Amino acid sequence: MEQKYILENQNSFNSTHIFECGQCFRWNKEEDNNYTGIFKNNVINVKEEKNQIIFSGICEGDIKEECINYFDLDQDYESIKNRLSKIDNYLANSIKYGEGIRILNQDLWETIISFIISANNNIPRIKGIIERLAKQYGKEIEFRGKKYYTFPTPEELSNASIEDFRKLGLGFRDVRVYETVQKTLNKEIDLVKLENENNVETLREELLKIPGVGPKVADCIMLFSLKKYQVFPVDVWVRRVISELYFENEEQKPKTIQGFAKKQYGDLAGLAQQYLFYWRRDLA
DNA sequence: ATGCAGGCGCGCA
DNA sequence: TGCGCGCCTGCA
Repeated sequence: MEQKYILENQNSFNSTHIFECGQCFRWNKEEDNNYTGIFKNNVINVKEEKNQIIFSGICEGDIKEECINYFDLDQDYESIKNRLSKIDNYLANSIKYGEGIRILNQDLWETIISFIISANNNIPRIKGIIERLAKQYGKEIEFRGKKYYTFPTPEELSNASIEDFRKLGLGFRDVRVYETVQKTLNKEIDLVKLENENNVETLREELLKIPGVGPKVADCIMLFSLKKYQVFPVDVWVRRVISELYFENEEQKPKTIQGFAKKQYGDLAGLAQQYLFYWRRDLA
């Protein structure tokens, strides 16, 4: 049964900015610019009218609570943007460009597996792989006549072999995902412990023990699922944009970039990263 | 068509 | 510890 939640007068919310800024893989654009996506056991459509954001869909719990949590609606992005805009004009301009970005509060397990898959990969292919994984191993939910599939839990993936993953197109990431599933099932990887670890350095160390998780993927997991707004994932685009703007187009090493980001943007570096990434990648 | 795409893991100094 | 290189695959 469909539920609905309407959010009024929220200026910092733009579906395109939120869903196309590289943080998520399971939202797809419908005809008139609204988006349908799936998180946890919820299938939600997001539609923007003047002064209104309309969330509707199939929800396990209360749609309002689910959306407030997932879309980080208790966070005051206006004041965050004001703070960041004072830092420098490059950042201020990119914030204007992606003014409706919000960092989603995504499921930890899904984020770990999705970003392992993202390694040396492109977004259309990442999305395809995740859809096939969900269709094969997730639970089906029907919404407005279409079928959607939840992201499979470790238990639902427990019988999948390396070869099964390879057939779904994971490529060399098959072993990494397989081992991560197994280590999660036998508690070598403890998702609850990871969720409760608030020290970023300790957390990063723990995440780096997961097969297929290197520095970039660890940072993405911390930013996109664990609300660690100070981490600054450095991918090719971020490396490019920071080098261009602040280092006279001289390519810098990721470590230099991260040091610079910490100094320049401080405890909201991760949010700055999203605005800069979205702005720069859209130019290309 | 051949390099590239949101890296990681390995081997070698 | 710091590099360089190979890797599945699909898409431009």
